[in-house]
Order: sequence, then C-alpha cells, then structure tokens
Amino acid sequence: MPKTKTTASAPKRRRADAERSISAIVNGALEALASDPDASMAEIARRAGVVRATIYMHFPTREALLDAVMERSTEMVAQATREAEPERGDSKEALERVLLATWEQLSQFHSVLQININRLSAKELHRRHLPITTQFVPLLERGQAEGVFRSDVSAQWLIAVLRAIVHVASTELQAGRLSQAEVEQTMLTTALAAISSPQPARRRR
Amino acid sequence: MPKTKTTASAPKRRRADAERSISAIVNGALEALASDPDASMAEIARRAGVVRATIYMHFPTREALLDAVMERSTEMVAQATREAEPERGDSKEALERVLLATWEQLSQFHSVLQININRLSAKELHRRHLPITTQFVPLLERGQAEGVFRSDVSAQWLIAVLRAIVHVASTELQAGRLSQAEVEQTMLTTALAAISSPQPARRRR
DNA sequence: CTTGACTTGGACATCTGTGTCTGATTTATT
DNA sequence: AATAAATCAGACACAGATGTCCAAGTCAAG
Repeated sequence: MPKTKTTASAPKRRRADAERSISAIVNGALEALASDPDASMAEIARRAGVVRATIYMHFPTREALLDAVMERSTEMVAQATREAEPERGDSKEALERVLLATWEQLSQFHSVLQININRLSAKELHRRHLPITTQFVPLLERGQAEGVFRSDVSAQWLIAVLRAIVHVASTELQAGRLSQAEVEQTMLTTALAAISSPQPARRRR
Repeated sequence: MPKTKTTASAPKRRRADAERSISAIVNGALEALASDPDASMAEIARRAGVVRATIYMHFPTREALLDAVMERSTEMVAQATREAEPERGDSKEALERVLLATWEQLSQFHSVLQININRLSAKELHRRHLPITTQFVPLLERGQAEGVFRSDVSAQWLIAVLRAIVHVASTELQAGRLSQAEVEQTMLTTALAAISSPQPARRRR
C-alpha cells in the first residue's frame, strides 16, 4: 500500500535504505561543508558512511547536492522561525523571540550560507531565502504600522539589516570577541536599536 | 635561496618594467577576481596583459598573489578612511563622513572581501583589516565618552555592526532593491540608529 | 652598446576533483 | 524464497588548475 502522504509533489517510491542513504548524505554534507566549504564529494561520502558512487545514485551532480543541502538548511530555519510565531504578541517581543530562534539555527548553517553566497547570484540567493524572509514581512509591517519600527525605510531593508546583525553576532561569537553570555543580549539590543522607530518622546514604562 | 621575509619595508631594486608588470598583475587580479572570485591564474594573466609565467616571476604562488591583492585593497580603503579624517569634528558627523568614504571604496572590493572570508581564518581576516578598523576606534570611543554612541557594548562590536551595515547596503544596491539615490541616506540613518546611545528621557520641545 | 634583467610562448609534470561505468554483493520488499 | 533495488569497491576518462622549466626574444640601465 502506498501510504504516500509524503512531502511535496514528487513522492518517488524509494526503498527504505535509499531514504536512509539520502538523509545520511545530506547530513554528511552539512557536516563536511561546515568544517570545509570546499569539501569534496569523497569527503562528504566518507562522513555519510557511504561510497562516493552512492551519492551520484541520488544526486546527479555536486550542484544538485548543494541545492538539496541548501533547501534543507533553509527549511530548518524556516521551521524554527515559524515555530517562534512571528505574528503573535507585541511587535518587539515577537521580533526578539523570532530572532533568538533563528539565531540558534544560524550558527550551524553560516558556512552553508557562505557557500551559497559564492555559488549563487544575489538574486537567486534572495529567492531561495524567501521561505525565511517572508515570515518577517508581516511582523515588520505590523510594527511599522504601530509606529514601533521605523517606517522611513522599507521592510525589506529592515530584514536585510536584521540578517546582517544576526550574522555578525554569530561571527563575533565564533571569533571569541563576544562571550556566549553576552551575545544574545548584544544582538537583540543592536537589532532593536537599528530598526526601532526614532522616539521623539516615547515614554518607557 | 635565503629569502628573508620581505615585508613592505624591503624595497627590492627592480627594473622599471618589472614594477609595471607587478602593478598590472595586481590590477588584473583585482579586475578578474571582481567578476569571478575563482578566476584562475591564466585569466588573471590575460587581464593583466601578461603571460602566466610572468606572474610566477613575482609571486611564488597564487596565495601570495591573493595576499598582495588583499593588502592593496585594504590599503586603499585605509587610505580613503584616513583622508576622511575620522578624528575631526562632531562625532556623528565624523562617522557619517568616514562611512561615506569607505562606502565608495567597498563597492569595488566586496568580492575580494568574499574571497578572503573564505580563504582566511576569521582571526587572520580580522588581523588584516586592522589598518582600517583601528581608525574607527578613537572615533567611536570618543563618541561613547561624549554619550553620543552607546556604551553598553564594546567599540569593537560597534565596528563590526557598522561594517555589516555598509556591506549589506552595498549588497542591496547591487541587487537593485535600493536605488542609487536612497542607499546612502538609508545606510547612514540605520548605522546611526544602530550605534547611537539610547535617549532615556529625551524631551521634545 | 653591452649586459643582464625581464618577458614570452609553449611544453611539461602533477595533482585534485568530477562524473561514469561495471561486476559483485547486500538488502528491502512481496 | 524470489526479485528488484540499492550499495560497494574500484577503475576509468576527463577537465582544469597549479607550478616548473626552457629557449628565444625584448627591454632597461649603466
């Protein structure tokens, strides 16, 4: 019985061990590329506990594998973002919540991001990040409408800035120039400062 | 060959055409790497109007050439920064002035930066950027002392944030998501917002 | 002008990585 | 147990890049 309530539009019926291999490969790739952005297919295969030819059984080319890796990465971040419920509650709090959630994921994937910055055009990169970035749009626009986030620049720009700040926080942490303890706070205050609407006479409570 | 580590302070007496070749090569490399971060030595030679072997006459290895390219790039940015006089005048104005100056340079070198992000460790990268970054320190610390820039985070962090913002502005411009006209203003306001000291009880008049 | 530094053009060896193929073997499914 | 799918192990062709080398020619400097 094809109990195929599987994923997207292409439910290839594969054997169970094939499925296992595929995820082992993608995981291995993730692992290998994290430590070396130019990791070869051989190295990836090694980490996946698989022979190189097996990779080509499922991914016609290296590019295809990288695509799969990227899709998986973005999906995980998108998932985490979604679970942080960007639409719920106070704008600022929601933003902090979501930033923290994506933040944790990003540490794993910052090298994959680097890879994709290099191999994809800026346009393509942007397109593939949509599953993540689009989730921020309603949040930011709501905040803008409420006067909480600044409206003199586009929501798109705010998103770009946020991403940059999260990324730089990750970098500074890894470089040891920020301690584990202070990163999150630092990141959040800076992010908030960067996108908050200038307060002519806002009263804190 | 007892080649003692020749730094900038060891001006080998070369013939005039050698000097010419060297700068042609570095320029060609800059040009080639800008359009393709993985440009081969052959491609670089072609752009420099030189034969491949000539490159090896002056740079023992590809890495050495990349180092030279990087040094030149950072020196140019450092120069532009210096000329913007980071220490002069009102903190905020000085910062804007300096940011605009480096901003113009960065558009040329953002691909070189990418290359170095990949080939160098974060520590090494940071070290080589010192000629630029150190120039920001006095400016930012002065601003912090004046209460203009926020002091609840380190000046180092502020620098990292500024760099990220400049970089993202460059990216957004190239992607066409910001117009030539609005980039600079957007960048400046965001940068200022990100690092300005929070006004706890600023009163409107 | 003469010498030596520099460049050219090309050949060459070497290396690394990708992608293909094949035959033997294991494994999942029915 | 039978069958087909998947993996393994290893060889192979191919491409591209790096770095070396050399013989001949060109150019700058004394």
